[in-house]
Amino acid sequence: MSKAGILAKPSNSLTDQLSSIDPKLPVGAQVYSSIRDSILNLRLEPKQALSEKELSLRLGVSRTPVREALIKLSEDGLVDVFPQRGTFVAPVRMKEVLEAQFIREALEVAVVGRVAEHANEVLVQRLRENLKRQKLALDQSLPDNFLIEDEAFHYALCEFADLPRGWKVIQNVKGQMDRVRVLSLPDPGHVAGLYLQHVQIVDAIEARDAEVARLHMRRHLQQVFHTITSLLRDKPQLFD
Amino acid sequence: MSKAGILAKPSNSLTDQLSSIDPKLPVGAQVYSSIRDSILNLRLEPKQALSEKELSLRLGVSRTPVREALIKLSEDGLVDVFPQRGTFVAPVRMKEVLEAQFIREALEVAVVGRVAEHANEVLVQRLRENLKRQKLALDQSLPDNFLIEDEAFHYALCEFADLPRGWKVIQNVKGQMDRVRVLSLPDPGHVAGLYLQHVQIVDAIEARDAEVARLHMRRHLQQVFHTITSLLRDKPQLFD
DNA sequence: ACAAATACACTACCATGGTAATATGTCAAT
DNA sequence: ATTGACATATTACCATGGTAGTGTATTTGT
Repeated sequence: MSKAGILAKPSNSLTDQLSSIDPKLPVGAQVYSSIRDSILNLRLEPKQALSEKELSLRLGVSRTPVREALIKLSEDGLVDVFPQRGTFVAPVRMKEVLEAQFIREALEVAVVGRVAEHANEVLVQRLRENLKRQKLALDQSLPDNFLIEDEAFHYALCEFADLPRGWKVIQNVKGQMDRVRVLSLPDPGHVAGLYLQHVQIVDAIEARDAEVARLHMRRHLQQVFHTITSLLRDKPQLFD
Repeated sequence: MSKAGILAKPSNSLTDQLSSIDPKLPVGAQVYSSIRDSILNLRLEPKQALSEKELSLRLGVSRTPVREALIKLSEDGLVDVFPQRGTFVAPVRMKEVLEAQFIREALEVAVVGRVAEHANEVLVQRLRENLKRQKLALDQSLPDNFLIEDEAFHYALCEFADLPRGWKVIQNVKGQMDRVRVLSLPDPGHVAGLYLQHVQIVDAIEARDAEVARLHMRRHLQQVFHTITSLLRDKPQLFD
């Protein structure tokens, strides 16, 4: 590990890296979201141990919902669980990122095609407003906000296409790519490029040109190829 | 119900509708597979109650792995869980079947395109042998065997394309369509049609013609549209 | 007789205890 | 100094107990 800094924070502890739990709401789902969020934001680093007992203590819940959350995360490919040995944050695996990209591209290209074929005024209006918020986040250099609006953009397409399960699948595989994406956010040029691609997609939707919409969506989603190559160069320790 | 014979067995009981569990192997996964299989084969009928306690008694395991299995099945959309009220086998929902079809088509059309682009001799050989077994099952009127080989056919494509997660996604959404498919198996003409479409796909793969392969895969997967319309006419009670 | 209120049974959900398997640290033998 | 066996601690896994929320049946008031 190259991070052996002089004042390295005690990152083996999970304190303050997980949001707290409201016992009034369903606990299992909250635990899942909390851990997932921390993994995707890299607050929990790859290879870090995640024991049922430790997590249940930190979150103030029992081990059962923690266990259920870890099972779900292992199905997402975000943690590796070795029975009777331990559970660990999964490293970013190049192969799985590329596979996630393939799946997402196949699915979301089809989605945007359907959207373009059935587009109407209210959808286009909604997307334009979303684009405005993206531009705002871009101009204000608030990359986290941009990520939120980006998510909303892609969700809006699935919602209009009436494909809630499609969105679930996209979200699932997207988890494999999000850790890569957060590291590309500091680059304003890259983010600006994403924004312009969104605009192109909306233009094609408004023109009801499914073929062009698919083309731009494909190129948009293939941006991750550039991101991952530069990331593999700059932060190889995240990979296994 | 057409099977309301004079000596109708007490089908509200779960006995003999679930395979038994080997305590040596991981229990949770076995419970999941057992229940899922029974649902997809319609041995467990839509709307039937599936209580943790009852299932744990029948299967001879504790409630914990049963609960975990039911959670997974609810994510698959195969059971509906109402907190503090009960868990029930989900009815076949037209909307979800159509959505599953859309997702599967988008994904598997992309898969077969990649496969055709990189096809080699050993793959084609393997697919041809699979087709032989399909033909055999067809000639012997063993529709269950045909289903197994059909599954193997589609899996082989994902495996060659090196997309294990893609296969997992396909399998997941496929669960929504399988209950529709098993009811179409008694029709030998329909099954023969599926076989011929498989042959066309393999021919296109052998010719390394991705475009034609995609076309035939698309038409193949759209067969479910015909199945579902006739099913909605013949067995409306399966739907909600 | 009928409607509202109450008691009861049942559910999924969460908490906790017990167990076999694995990893690690200690110590003895060579 | 190195290797082997053994003791100990830790892990995920499964079993079971407790609880709040939800339908249903019964009872009660009119």
